[in-house]
Amino acid sequence: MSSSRSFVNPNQKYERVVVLVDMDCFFCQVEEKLNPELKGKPVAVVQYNNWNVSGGGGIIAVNYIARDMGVTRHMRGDEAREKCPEVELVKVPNHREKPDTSRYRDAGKEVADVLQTFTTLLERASVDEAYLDITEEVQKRMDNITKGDGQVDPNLLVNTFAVGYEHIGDFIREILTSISNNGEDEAESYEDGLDSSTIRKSNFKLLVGATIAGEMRSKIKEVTGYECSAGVAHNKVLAKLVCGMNKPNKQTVLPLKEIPSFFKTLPVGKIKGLGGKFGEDICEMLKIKHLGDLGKFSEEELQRRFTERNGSWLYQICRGIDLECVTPRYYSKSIGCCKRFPGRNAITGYNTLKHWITELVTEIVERLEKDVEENNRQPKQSVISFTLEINGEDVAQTRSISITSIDQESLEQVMTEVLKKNIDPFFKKNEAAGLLNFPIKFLGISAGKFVSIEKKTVTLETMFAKQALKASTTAVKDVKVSSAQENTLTQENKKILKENLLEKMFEKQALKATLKDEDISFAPGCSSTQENKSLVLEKQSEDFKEKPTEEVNSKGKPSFFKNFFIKSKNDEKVDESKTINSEENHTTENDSKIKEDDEETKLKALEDWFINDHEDDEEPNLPVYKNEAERKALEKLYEIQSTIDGNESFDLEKEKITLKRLLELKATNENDISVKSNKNIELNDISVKSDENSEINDISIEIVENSELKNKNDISVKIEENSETEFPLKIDENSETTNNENFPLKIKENSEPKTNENIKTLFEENPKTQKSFVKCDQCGKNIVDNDKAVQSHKDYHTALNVSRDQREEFRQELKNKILSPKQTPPAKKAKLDTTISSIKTFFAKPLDSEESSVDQQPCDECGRLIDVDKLAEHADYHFARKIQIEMNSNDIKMVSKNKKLQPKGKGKDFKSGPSVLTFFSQPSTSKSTIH
DNA sequence: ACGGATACGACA
DNA sequence: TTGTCGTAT
Ligand SMILES: Nc1ccn([C@H]2C[C@H](O)[C@@H](COP(=O)(O)OP(=O)(O)OP(=O)(O)O)O2)c(=O)n1
Ligand SMILES: [Mg+2]
Ligand SMILES: [Mg+2]
Repeated sequence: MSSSRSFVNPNQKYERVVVLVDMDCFFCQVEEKLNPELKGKPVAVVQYNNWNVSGGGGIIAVNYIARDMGVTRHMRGDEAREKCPEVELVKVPNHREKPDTSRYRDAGKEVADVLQTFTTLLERASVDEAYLDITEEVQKRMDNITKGDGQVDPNLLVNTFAVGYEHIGDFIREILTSISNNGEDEAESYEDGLDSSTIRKSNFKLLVGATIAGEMRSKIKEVTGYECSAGVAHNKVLAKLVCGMNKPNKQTVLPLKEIPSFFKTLPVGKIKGLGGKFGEDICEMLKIKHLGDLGKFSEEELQRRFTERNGSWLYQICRGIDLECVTPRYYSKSIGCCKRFPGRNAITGYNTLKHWITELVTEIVERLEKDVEENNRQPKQSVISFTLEINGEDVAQTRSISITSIDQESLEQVMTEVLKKNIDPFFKKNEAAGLLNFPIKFLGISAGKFVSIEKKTVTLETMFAKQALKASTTAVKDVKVSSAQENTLTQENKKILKENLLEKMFEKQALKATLKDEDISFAPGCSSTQENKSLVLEKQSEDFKEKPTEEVNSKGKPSFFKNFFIKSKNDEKVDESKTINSEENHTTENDSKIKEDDEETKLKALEDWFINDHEDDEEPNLPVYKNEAERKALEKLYEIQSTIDGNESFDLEKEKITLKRLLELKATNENDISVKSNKNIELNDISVKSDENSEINDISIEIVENSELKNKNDISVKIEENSETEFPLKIDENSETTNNENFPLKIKENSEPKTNENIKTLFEENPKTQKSFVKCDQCGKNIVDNDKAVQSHKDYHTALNVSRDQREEFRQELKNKILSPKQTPPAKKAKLDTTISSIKTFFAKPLDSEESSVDQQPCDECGRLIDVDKLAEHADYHFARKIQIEMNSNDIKMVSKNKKLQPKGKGKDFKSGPSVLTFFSQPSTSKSTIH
């Protein structure tokens, strides 16, 4: 997942409602909850709380009472005591000689669980904050309000503030006034085409959004006991910005039309992303201080002065526009731990090193084990970080390595070996064994690139998946034949296809539930043939017949998928299926719905297909699928089923969330899907039904070819939604229908605080994913915003960076460096330029637009189908990879790159990091050099 | 040079 | 699909 961020369409710039919820002095609250005696007292949380010894211990959280007395983050324990003698210094629990922050992670998860109750379109941004896109819920409520059965409850707005207004009441009043005026007076046209109608709409959305934020916060308080603040705006950056304006236990909305005046005095550094060096550079270079000042510059100029990407971003941000999506993410992408060994604490002996490796690995294994249990996933990559002191200078390195097992022993070994391999010489020469040549001042290990756990039954799934997919393609063909010459499936046919396909698939899955894991003879990942698998399957069927185990669905608890699809009534057709499904028959009896004859026929055809093993039928011109793709896609469905069916008690709401998380997790595994297909295969709008026949909204699993891609080899599985309604306050200037009476907003008087039940649907989805393009920062080309396409393009640039010439060159450079460690910072730069230009010539080749050319050819290296006109580019990718791997594996010494960061006296974090070893030092602004 | 631990995304 | 850097909590 290269370009992980995605963006909404610009026409959505004021359409979304985004909430940022941030816990108030979070760690303090956690500690106060744990030890209620602390409540009401000034509290600060410290790490390494040795204040009695050396005055040490850094403060990382301060509650609001202590803040009032001047205690701040980054102070030491004793400094805090000076400011506030009564301050309670609570220390982060120490485990294994290092602080352990898991209690805060757990607490953060509690909060996220509450928030996820409102929408799964939630992005956890840190341990104590999350973004939520509540556009749909807002829309829904506004629709209800329009219909007359919804109201805005002012009780939910008691702690709400609106930027630019003294009281939230003023804001509400103004909304009402503007409505009654019906836009006649104000021909106010703002620069961005901000007309009064847009503003009214925006205000309304934000106001409704604020009530939802109020519900969220009170629910959090109710469930967890923690207090938090929230920001409500049209995008993430603004929501975050505004959240911090009123704390604690408050929320703030940012009305659209307040933005310009607000930005006029807003320091640039307040914007997320501009709080560091970049923000300083901006102010320095442009001689500005406030965000609004950026508005004077053209986009082109900003791009020229900074980068294309950043320039555009700044151009938009200073106008209050931020199109970045709230990307659903509940899980963290990596889990890691680390420790510094500053000063004379540096590790100098091998035994000490082993000790700390053990400590760190113990911790990460512990956390990973918990993670695998909770989240059903496993990391496939580990990153080892370490900092050496070389010639008095700190030198940091990281190495990544793929891992297959995550036990203590192997991770310790991995870590040890990585260190040994990358530190040369590792031991001091001519010294007693066990003394390290370079003191180690920092150690870290983290795990990432998670994949969901492979189940033993995966091979069965594979078979089902294949059959199902094949069935789908067959059906596609059949349907098409019967429905004239249409190029695409009719909705009707699609529906038929989906229902039957999935139904049959899940029927067969019932078999799986009867199988013991041990019965499955072929190991996961082993490449047994389809024939083998079929054999195994049949064998199991027999076994099952003889000893019908009662464990299958025996608990009588409702199974989420039991009534998922309407069952067909003609199971009798199928011998094997019948056997297989006999146990499940009871689930069919209470099903009422009957299929139409027409569908019935088609269903039979489908079933027939399933009954017979079509593994070897070759349909010369039929869509050809590629194993992994379908397996993964349908495994997703399977996993949903097995997870849900395995649950003790059935809670629909919980299941929905589980489902969503599964989809999120699975989605992270889908990066490598490659499918070749001639036709559009769409499985849309699979509707999921609960036992109570209540519809779960908006879950759809879509397997669709992206017809816009040249590479017709992308399968995407995404969650999509159906949004329909349009803004109820649509005030047509030409129309007279809008008057105060019709106005949908009613202020409810004297109402009880709303409870969460008032939120009807807790299961909203994100707006339809828009197709979009991303512009390559390096060459400016527009790339389809698709992981594969983008990555492929990036790979091209990677290749550019690593030519043979360059490898030779820096090998030479390397030797020089090794021989004379302290050298030539300025000379480096000159050298670099020539390097780059040599690369350019080396790779001189035309870069066409990515459009056109349908022909593809399998890559010799990886077998992937590549557009012929992209083969060269693709080959470069492999080339680069090889070089990179070679460089990594060989004991090539790195070039030491001088640090160049200055404290800047910014009051922010300003530790000057260690200098870093890099393969090639690059000028910081070299992007434009490569073209 | 006890101002730490942790996580994420951009870039080359 | 690696490693460094910046930024953030
Ligand atoms: N440099 C930092 C910043 C924060 N945190 C931890 C402690 C905080 O409690 C928690 C959340 O960070 P916030 O920035 O949200 O700060 P608080 O929640 O403590 O206070 P606020 O009420 O201002 O959000 O993350 C940390 O360990 N190190
Ligand atoms: Mg906070
Ligand atoms: Mg925070």
